[in-house]
Amino acid sequence: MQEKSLRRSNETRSQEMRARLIAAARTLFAEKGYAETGTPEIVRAADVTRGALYHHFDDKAGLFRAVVEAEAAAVAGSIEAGALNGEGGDPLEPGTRAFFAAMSVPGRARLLLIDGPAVLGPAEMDKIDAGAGLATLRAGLASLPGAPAGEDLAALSRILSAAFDRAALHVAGGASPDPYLNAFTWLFSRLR
Amino acid sequence: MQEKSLRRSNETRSQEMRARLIAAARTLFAEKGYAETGTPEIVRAADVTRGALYHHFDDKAGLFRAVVEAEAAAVAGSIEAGALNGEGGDPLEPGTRAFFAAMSVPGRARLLLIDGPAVLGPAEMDKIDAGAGLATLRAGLASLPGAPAGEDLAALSRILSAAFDRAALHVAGGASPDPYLNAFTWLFSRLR
DNA sequence: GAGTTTACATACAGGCTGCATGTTTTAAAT
DNA sequence: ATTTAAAACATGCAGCCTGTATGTAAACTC
Repeated sequence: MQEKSLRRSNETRSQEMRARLIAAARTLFAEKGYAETGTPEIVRAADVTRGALYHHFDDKAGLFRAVVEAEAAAVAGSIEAGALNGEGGDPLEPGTRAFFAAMSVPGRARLLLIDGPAVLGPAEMDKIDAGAGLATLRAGLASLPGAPAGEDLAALSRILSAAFDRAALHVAGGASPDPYLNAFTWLFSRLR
Repeated sequence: MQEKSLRRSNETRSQEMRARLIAAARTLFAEKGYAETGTPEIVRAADVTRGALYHHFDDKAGLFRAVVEAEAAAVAGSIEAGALNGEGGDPLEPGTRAFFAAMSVPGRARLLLIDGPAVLGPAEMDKIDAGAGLATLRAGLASLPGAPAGEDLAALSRILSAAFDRAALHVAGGASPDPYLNAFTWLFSRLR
Protein backbone atom coordinates (compact mmCIF):
# COMPACT_ATOMS: atom_id res chain seq x y z
CA MET A 1 0.00 0.00 0.00
CA GLN A 2 1.25 3.41 -0.79
CA GLU A 3 1.76 6.07 1.79
CA LYS A 4 -1.71 7.41 2.52
CA SER A 5 -1.99 8.82 -0.99
CA LEU A 6 -0.40 12.16 -0.19
CA ARG A 7 0.39 12.58 -3.82
CA ARG A 8 -1.32 15.63 -5.30
CA SER A 9 -0.52 17.59 -8.40
CA ASN A 10 1.12 20.95 -7.94
CA GLU A 11 -1.96 22.64 -9.31
CA THR A 12 -4.36 21.16 -6.80
CA ARG A 13 -1.83 21.58 -4.02
CA SER A 14 -1.65 25.28 -4.73
CA GLN A 15 -5.38 25.69 -5.11
CA GLU A 16 -6.09 23.89 -1.87
CA MET A 17 -3.52 25.95 -0.02
CA ARG A 18 -4.83 29.19 -1.41
CA ALA A 19 -8.36 28.18 -0.51
CA ARG A 20 -7.38 27.34 3.07
CA LEU A 21 -5.54 30.61 3.51
CA ILE A 22 -8.36 32.62 2.02
CA ALA A 23 -10.94 30.87 4.19
CA ALA A 24 -8.98 31.41 7.39
CA ALA A 25 -8.21 34.99 6.50
CA ARG A 26 -11.81 35.76 5.56
CA THR A 27 -12.98 34.58 8.98
CA LEU A 28 -10.44 36.58 10.93
CA PHE A 29 -10.57 39.71 8.79
CA ALA A 30 -14.34 39.71 9.09
CA GLU A 31 -14.28 39.24 12.85
CA LYS A 32 -11.46 41.48 13.94
CA GLY A 33 -10.69 43.67 10.97
CA TYR A 34 -7.66 43.80 8.72
CA ALA A 35 -5.32 45.82 10.94
CA GLU A 36 -6.03 43.79 14.06
CA THR A 37 -5.40 40.46 12.33
CA GLY A 38 -1.79 39.34 12.05
CA THR A 39 -0.41 36.89 9.55
CA PRO A 40 0.80 34.59 12.34
CA GLU A 41 -2.78 34.27 13.50
CA ILE A 42 -4.03 33.56 10.01
CA VAL A 43 -1.58 30.78 9.30
CA ARG A 44 -2.23 29.29 12.72
CA ALA A 45 -5.93 29.11 11.87
CA ALA A 46 -5.13 27.58 8.49
CA ASP A 47 -2.62 25.22 10.10
CA VAL A 48 0.24 26.17 7.83
CA THR A 49 3.22 28.48 8.07
CA ARG A 50 3.84 32.02 6.99
CA GLY A 51 6.10 30.70 4.28
CA ALA A 52 3.11 29.30 2.44
CA LEU A 53 1.29 32.60 2.70
CA TYR A 54 4.14 34.61 1.26
CA HIS A 55 4.67 32.03 -1.43
CA HIS A 56 1.15 32.40 -2.76
CA PHE A 57 0.55 36.10 -2.10
CA ASP A 58 2.74 39.13 -2.47
CA ASP A 59 1.98 40.40 0.98
CA LYS A 60 -0.74 40.60 3.59
CA ALA A 61 -2.70 43.03 1.45
CA GLY A 62 -2.51 40.57 -1.45
CA LEU A 63 -4.22 37.93 0.63
CA PHE A 64 -6.80 40.46 1.70
CA ARG A 65 -7.43 41.35 -1.91
CA ALA A 66 -8.11 37.72 -2.73
CA VAL A 67 -10.59 37.57 0.14
CA VAL A 68 -12.34 40.72 -1.01
CA GLU A 69 -12.47 39.59 -4.63
CA ALA A 70 -14.10 36.33 -3.62
CA GLU A 71 -16.60 38.19 -1.49
CA ALA A 72 -17.44 40.64 -4.24
CA ALA A 73 -17.88 37.80 -6.70
CA ALA A 74 -20.29 36.11 -4.32
CA VAL A 75 -22.36 39.28 -4.06
CA ALA A 76 -22.38 39.74 -7.81
CA GLY A 77 -23.51 36.17 -8.29
CA SER A 78 -26.34 36.53 -5.81
CA ILE A 79 -27.55 39.70 -7.44
CA GLU A 80 -27.47 38.26 -10.92
CA ALA A 81 -29.35 35.22 -9.71
CA GLY A 82 -31.84 37.32 -7.81
CA ALA A 83 -32.41 39.81 -10.57
CA LEU A 84 -33.75 37.02 -12.76
CA ASN A 85 -36.64 36.56 -10.37
CA GLY A 86 -38.21 39.82 -11.47
CA GLU A 87 -40.03 38.60 -14.54
CA GLY A 88 -40.08 41.51 -16.89
CA GLY A 89 -41.23 43.87 -14.14
CA ASP A 90 -39.32 46.60 -12.40
CA PRO A 91 -35.70 45.47 -12.12
CA LEU A 92 -35.06 47.74 -9.15
CA GLU A 93 -37.20 45.90 -6.62
CA PRO A 94 -35.73 42.39 -6.91
CA GLY A 95 -32.27 43.89 -7.26
CA THR A 96 -32.70 45.75 -4.01
CA ARG A 97 -33.89 42.65 -2.26
CA ALA A 98 -31.06 40.51 -3.63
CA PHE A 99 -28.48 43.08 -2.66
CA PHE A 100 -29.63 43.33 0.93
CA ALA A 101 -29.80 39.57 1.22
CA ALA A 102 -26.30 39.18 -0.15
CA MET A 103 -24.87 41.90 2.07
CA SER A 104 -26.40 40.44 5.20
CA VAL A 105 -23.87 37.63 5.20
CA PRO A 106 -21.92 38.19 8.42
CA GLY A 107 -18.73 40.15 8.00
CA ARG A 108 -19.36 40.94 4.37
CA ALA A 109 -20.28 44.57 4.90
CA ARG A 110 -17.15 45.20 6.89
CA LEU A 111 -14.92 43.51 4.34
CA LEU A 112 -16.39 45.20 1.30
CA LEU A 113 -17.39 48.60 2.66
CA ILE A 114 -14.95 49.43 5.45
CA ASP A 115 -11.66 47.57 5.28
CA GLY A 116 -11.70 47.11 1.52
CA PRO A 117 -11.57 50.81 0.66
CA ALA A 118 -9.10 51.52 3.44
CA VAL A 119 -6.63 48.77 2.53
CA LEU A 120 -6.93 48.64 -1.24
CA GLY A 121 -8.05 52.19 -1.87
CA PRO A 122 -11.39 53.38 -3.22
CA ALA A 123 -10.26 53.25 -6.84
CA GLU A 124 -9.18 49.60 -6.69
CA MET A 125 -12.27 48.77 -4.71
CA ASP A 126 -14.49 50.34 -7.34
CA LYS A 127 -12.89 48.16 -9.97
CA ILE A 128 -13.35 45.02 -7.91
CA ASP A 129 -17.05 45.32 -7.25
CA ALA A 130 -17.99 47.08 -10.43
CA GLY A 131 -19.74 43.82 -11.21
CA ALA A 132 -23.40 43.03 -11.07
CA GLY A 133 -24.63 45.50 -8.48
CA LEU A 134 -23.86 48.64 -10.40
CA ALA A 135 -24.93 47.17 -13.72
CA THR A 136 -28.30 46.08 -12.38
CA LEU A 137 -28.84 49.42 -10.71
CA ARG A 138 -27.89 51.34 -13.81
CA ALA A 139 -30.22 49.28 -15.94
CA GLY A 140 -33.04 49.92 -13.53
CA LEU A 141 -32.39 53.64 -13.46
CA ALA A 142 -32.07 53.85 -17.21
CA SER A 143 -35.55 52.38 -17.52
CA LEU A 144 -37.04 55.29 -15.61
CA PRO A 145 -38.80 57.92 -17.71
CA GLY A 146 -36.68 61.02 -18.11
CA ALA A 147 -33.65 59.36 -16.66
CA PRO A 148 -30.25 60.87 -17.44
CA ALA A 149 -27.87 59.09 -19.76
CA GLY A 150 -24.17 58.72 -20.31
CA GLU A 151 -21.90 60.03 -17.63
CA ASP A 152 -24.76 61.54 -15.67
CA LEU A 153 -26.45 58.17 -15.48
CA ALA A 154 -23.20 56.61 -14.37
CA ALA A 155 -22.83 59.19 -11.61
CA LEU A 156 -26.42 58.69 -10.51
CA SER A 157 -25.86 54.95 -10.36
CA ARG A 158 -22.76 55.36 -8.25
CA ILE A 159 -24.27 57.68 -5.70
CA LEU A 160 -27.34 55.50 -5.31
CA SER A 161 -25.09 52.48 -5.04
CA ALA A 162 -23.42 54.28 -2.15
CA ALA A 163 -26.84 54.77 -0.60
CA PHE A 164 -27.43 51.02 -0.77
CA ASP A 165 -24.02 50.40 0.73
CA ARG A 166 -24.68 52.67 3.69
CA ALA A 167 -28.01 51.02 4.34
CA ALA A 168 -26.42 47.58 4.23
CA LEU A 169 -23.72 48.74 6.60
CA HIS A 170 -26.18 50.08 9.14
CA VAL A 171 -28.27 46.95 8.96
CA ALA A 172 -25.15 44.85 9.39
CA GLY A 173 -24.40 47.01 12.43
CA GLY A 174 -27.65 46.00 14.04
CA ALA A 175 -30.14 48.56 12.72
CA SER A 176 -33.56 47.46 11.60
CA PRO A 177 -33.79 47.10 7.82
CA ASP A 178 -37.38 48.34 7.64
CA PRO A 179 -36.70 52.09 7.68
CA TYR A 180 -34.15 51.66 4.94
CA LEU A 181 -36.43 49.56 2.81
CA ASN A 182 -39.13 52.18 3.31
CA ALA A 183 -36.71 54.93 2.35
CA PHE A 184 -35.75 53.20 -0.89
CA THR A 185 -39.34 52.37 -1.68
CA TRP A 186 -40.29 56.01 -1.20
CA LEU A 187 -37.31 57.16 -3.21
CA PHE A 188 -37.96 54.93 -6.19
CA SER A 189 -41.67 55.66 -6.11
CA ARG A 190 -40.79 59.30 -6.54
CA LEU A 191 -38.42 58.61 -9.39
CA ARG A 192 -40.96 56.71 -11.38
CA MET B 1 16.82 90.05 31.63
CA GLN B 2 14.88 86.85 31.98
CA GLU B 3 15.52 83.81 29.91
CA LYS B 4 13.83 84.44 26.59
CA SER B 5 10.40 84.29 28.20
CA LEU B 6 9.92 80.58 27.75
CA ARG B 7 7.47 80.67 30.59
CA ARG B 8 4.08 79.37 29.54
CA SER B 9 1.24 78.10 31.66
CA ASN B 10 0.59 74.39 31.66
CA GLU B 11 -2.70 74.95 29.93
CA THR B 12 -1.26 76.79 26.95
CA ARG B 13 1.69 74.45 26.85
CA SER B 14 -0.65 71.49 26.48
CA GLN B 15 -2.85 73.18 23.95
CA GLU B 16 0.07 74.22 21.80
CA MET B 17 1.54 70.75 21.92
CA ARG B 18 -1.74 69.11 21.06
CA ALA B 19 -2.21 71.54 18.21
CA ARG B 20 1.24 70.83 16.80
CA LEU B 21 0.74 67.09 16.99
CA ILE B 22 -2.69 67.28 15.43
CA ALA B 23 -1.45 69.49 12.62
CA ALA B 24 1.50 67.26 11.81
CA ALA B 25 -0.64 64.14 12.03
CA ARG B 26 -3.38 65.63 9.87
CA THR B 27 -0.87 66.33 7.10
CA LEU B 28 0.68 62.88 7.15
CA PHE B 29 -2.54 60.94 7.64
CA ALA B 30 -4.08 62.81 4.75
CA GLU B 31 -1.11 62.22 2.45
CA LYS B 32 -0.17 58.65 3.21
CA GLY B 33 -3.07 57.21 5.13
CA TYR B 34 -3.34 56.09 8.72
CA ALA B 35 -1.70 52.68 8.45
CA GLU B 36 1.27 53.92 6.45
CA THR B 37 2.04 56.75 8.86
CA GLY B 38 4.10 55.86 11.91
CA THR B 39 4.21 57.77 15.16
CA PRO B 40 7.97 58.33 14.79
CA GLU B 41 7.30 60.18 11.55
CA ILE B 42 4.57 62.27 13.12
CA VAL B 43 6.64 63.44 16.06
CA ARG B 44 9.56 64.15 13.74
CA ALA B 45 7.32 66.41 11.69
CA ALA B 46 6.05 68.10 14.84
CA ASP B 47 9.60 68.31 16.20
CA VAL B 48 8.82 66.64 19.50
CA THR B 49 9.19 63.16 20.91
CA ARG B 50 6.88 60.22 21.12
CA GLY B 51 6.68 60.80 24.84
CA ALA B 52 4.67 63.96 24.24
CA LEU B 53 2.32 62.15 21.92
CA TYR B 54 1.57 59.38 24.37
CA HIS B 55 1.22 61.89 27.17
CA HIS B 56 -1.58 63.74 25.40
CA PHE B 57 -3.28 60.86 23.61
CA ASP B 58 -4.10 57.33 24.63
CA ASP B 59 -2.62 55.85 21.50
CA LYS B 60 -2.14 56.44 17.81
CA ALA B 61 -5.84 56.00 17.18
CA GLY B 62 -6.56 58.63 19.83
CA LEU B 63 -4.50 61.16 17.94
CA PHE B 64 -6.23 60.16 14.75
CA ARG B 65 -9.59 60.65 16.42
CA ALA B 66 -8.62 64.19 17.39
CA VAL B 67 -7.64 64.88 13.78
CA VAL B 68 -10.92 63.50 12.48
CA GLU B 69 -12.98 65.40 15.03
CA ALA B 70 -11.36 68.66 14.02
CA GLU B 71 -11.94 67.88 10.38
CA ALA B 72 -15.59 67.01 10.94
CA ALA B 73 -16.09 70.18 12.94
CA ALA B 74 -14.64 72.20 10.09
CA VAL B 75 -17.05 70.62 7.64
CA ALA B 76 -19.99 71.19 9.94
CA GLY B 77 -19.02 74.82 10.35
CA SER B 78 -18.76 75.36 6.62
CA ILE B 79 -22.13 73.80 6.01
CA GLU B 80 -23.85 75.82 8.69
CA ALA B 81 -22.30 78.97 7.32
CA GLY B 82 -23.17 78.05 3.76
CA ALA B 83 -26.71 77.00 4.52
CA LEU B 84 -27.47 80.53 5.68
CA ASN B 85 -26.88 81.78 2.16
CA GLY B 86 -30.06 80.18 0.96
CA GLU B 87 -32.53 82.86 1.99
CA GLY B 88 -35.75 81.07 2.75
CA GLY B 89 -35.52 79.10 -0.47
CA ASP B 90 -34.77 75.43 -0.96
CA PRO B 91 -32.31 74.43 1.76
CA LEU B 92 -31.04 71.50 -0.29
CA GLU B 93 -29.30 73.47 -3.00
CA PRO B 94 -26.99 75.67 -0.89
CA GLY B 95 -26.39 72.75 1.47
CA THR B 96 -25.22 70.62 -1.43
CA ARG B 97 -22.94 73.35 -2.64
CA ALA B 98 -21.49 73.99 0.81
CA PHE B 99 -20.89 70.30 1.39
CA PHE B 100 -18.98 69.79 -1.82
CA ALA B 101 -16.91 72.88 -1.21
CA ALA B 102 -16.05 71.75 2.30
CA MET B 103 -15.19 68.23 1.20
CA SER B 104 -12.91 69.43 -1.56
CA VAL B 105 -10.26 70.43 0.97
CA PRO B 106 -7.33 68.14 0.13
CA GLY B 107 -7.13 64.99 2.20
CA ARG B 108 -10.44 65.59 3.90
CA ALA B 109 -12.38 62.97 1.96
CA ARG B 110 -9.82 60.33 2.76
CA LEU B 111 -9.72 61.20 6.45
CA LEU B 112 -13.47 61.33 6.95
CA LEU B 113 -14.72 58.73 4.49
CA ILE B 114 -12.00 56.10 4.20
CA ASP B 115 -9.63 55.96 7.14
CA GLY B 116 -12.11 57.29 9.68
CA PRO B 117 -14.57 54.42 9.38
CA ALA B 118 -11.78 51.87 9.17
CA VAL B 119 -9.87 53.08 12.22
CA LEU B 120 -12.64 54.29 14.50
CA GLY B 121 -15.45 52.13 13.20
CA PRO B 122 -18.59 53.20 11.38
CA ALA B 123 -20.58 53.65 14.58
CA GLU B 124 -18.08 56.03 16.17
CA MET B 125 -17.69 57.81 12.88
CA ASP B 126 -21.42 58.33 12.61
CA LYS B 127 -21.43 59.97 16.02
CA ILE B 128 -18.55 62.26 15.14
CA ASP B 129 -19.97 63.74 11.99
CA ALA B 130 -23.60 63.58 12.94
CA GLY B 131 -23.30 67.36 13.00
CA ALA B 132 -24.50 69.84 10.49
CA GLY B 133 -24.51 67.81 7.30
CA LEU B 134 -27.14 65.32 8.32
CA ALA B 135 -29.27 67.92 10.08
CA THR B 136 -29.33 70.21 7.06
CA LEU B 137 -30.11 67.34 4.76
CA ARG B 138 -32.87 66.05 6.97
CA ALA B 139 -34.42 69.47 7.21
CA GLY B 140 -34.36 69.80 3.45
CA LEU B 141 -35.92 66.38 2.94
CA ALA B 142 -38.57 67.00 5.55
CA SER B 143 -39.68 70.07 3.65
CA LEU B 144 -40.52 67.97 0.60
CA PRO B 145 -44.19 67.25 0.06
CA GLY B 146 -45.10 63.71 1.03
CA ALA B 147 -41.76 63.15 2.70
CA PRO B 148 -41.50 60.37 5.23
CA ALA B 149 -41.13 61.18 8.91
CA GLY B 150 -39.59 59.72 12.02
CA GLU B 151 -37.28 56.80 11.58
CA ASP B 152 -37.99 56.54 7.86
CA LEU B 153 -36.92 60.13 7.38
CA ALA B 154 -33.77 59.46 9.38
CA ALA B 155 -32.97 56.46 7.20
CA LEU B 156 -33.61 58.43 4.04
CA SER B 157 -31.32 61.18 5.28
CA ARG B 158 -28.55 58.72 6.04
CA ILE B 159 -28.63 56.95 2.70
CA LEU B 160 -28.67 60.23 0.80
CA SER B 161 -25.86 61.47 3.00
CA ALA B 162 -23.93 58.42 1.86
CA ALA B 163 -24.69 59.37 -1.73
CA PHE B 164 -23.14 62.78 -1.09
CA ASP B 165 -20.15 61.18 0.53
CA ARG B 166 -19.50 58.92 -2.42
CA ALA B 167 -19.75 61.81 -4.83
CA ALA B 168 -17.31 63.84 -2.75
CA LEU B 169 -14.93 60.90 -2.66
CA HIS B 170 -14.97 60.43 -6.40
CA VAL B 171 -14.46 64.11 -6.99
CA ALA B 172 -11.60 64.11 -4.51
CA GLY B 173 -10.18 61.19 -6.48
CA GLY B 174 -10.05 63.28 -9.62
CA ALA B 175 -13.47 62.81 -11.19
CA SER B 176 -15.30 65.75 -12.64
CA PRO B 177 -17.94 67.11 -10.26
CA ASP B 178 -20.40 67.99 -13.02
CA PRO B 179 -21.98 64.56 -13.51
CA TYR B 180 -22.52 64.29 -9.78
CA LEU B 181 -24.04 67.73 -9.51
CA ASN B 182 -26.30 66.82 -12.42
CA ALA B 183 -27.26 63.59 -10.76
CA PHE B 184 -28.23 65.32 -7.53
CA THR B 185 -30.08 68.03 -9.39
CA TRP B 186 -32.05 65.45 -11.30
CA LEU B 187 -32.69 63.46 -8.14
CA PHE B 188 -33.98 66.38 -6.12
CA SER B 189 -36.03 67.69 -9.01
CA ARG B 190 -37.82 64.34 -9.02
CA LEU B 191 -38.39 64.39 -5.29
CA ARG B 192 -40.03 67.78 -5.34
C1' DG C 1 11.02 77.82 48.56
C1' DA C 2 9.95 72.81 49.51
C1' DG C 3 6.85 69.38 47.71
C1' DT C 4 3.68 67.76 44.54
C1' DT C 5 1.83 67.40 40.17
C1' DT C 6 1.94 67.99 35.32
C1' DA C 7 4.51 67.95 30.94
C1' DC C 8 7.57 65.95 28.43
C1' DA C 9 12.00 62.81 27.11
C1' DT C 10 14.38 58.42 26.99
C1' DA C 11 14.75 53.44 27.17
C1' DC C 12 12.93 49.04 26.69
C1' DA C 13 10.07 44.80 25.53
C1' DG C 14 7.14 42.48 22.47
C1' DG C 15 5.02 41.63 18.08
C1' DC C 16 4.56 41.95 13.28
C1' DT C 17 5.98 42.24 8.45
C1' DG C 18 8.69 40.90 4.62
C1' DC C 19 12.68 38.66 2.84
C1' DA C 20 16.46 35.34 2.58
C1' DT C 21 17.66 30.98 3.02
C1' DG C 22 16.77 26.04 3.74
C1' DT C 23 14.10 21.56 2.82
C1' DT C 24 10.77 18.71 0.68
C1' DT C 25 7.72 17.45 -2.96
C1' DT C 26 6.41 17.32 -7.82
C1' DA C 27 7.51 17.58 -12.68
C1' DA C 28 10.89 17.05 -16.57
C1' DA C 29 14.64 14.97 -18.83
C1' DT C 30 17.42 11.38 -20.26
C1' DA D 1 14.75 4.58 -13.08
C1' DT D 2 18.01 8.11 -11.86
C1' DT D 3 19.25 12.69 -12.15
C1' DT D 4 18.03 17.57 -12.64
C1' DA D 5 15.20 21.33 -12.37
C1' DA D 6 11.49 23.77 -10.51
C1' DA D 7 7.78 24.56 -7.72
C1' DA D 8 5.75 24.41 -2.95
C1' DC D 9 6.38 25.04 1.26
C1' DA D 10 9.15 25.77 6.16
C1' DT D 11 12.45 28.20 9.12
C1' DG D 12 15.17 31.95 10.65
C1' DC D 13 16.45 36.68 10.70
C1' DA D 14 16.50 41.95 10.45
C1' DG D 15 14.07 46.06 10.86
C1' DC D 16 10.28 48.77 12.23
C1' DC D 17 6.53 50.10 15.04
C1' DT D 18 3.64 50.37 19.07
C1' DG D 19 2.85 50.99 23.84
C1' DT D 20 4.69 51.27 28.44
C1' DA D 21 7.87 52.01 32.12
C1' DT D 22 11.04 54.91 33.89
C1' DG D 23 13.54 59.26 34.29
C1' DT D 24 13.95 64.50 34.17
C1' DA D 25 12.39 69.24 33.98
C1' DA D 26 9.06 72.64 34.26
C1' DA D 27 4.97 74.55 36.56
C1' DC D 28 1.58 74.86 40.25
C1' DT D 29 0.51 74.65 45.49
C1' DC D 30 1.17 75.89 49.99
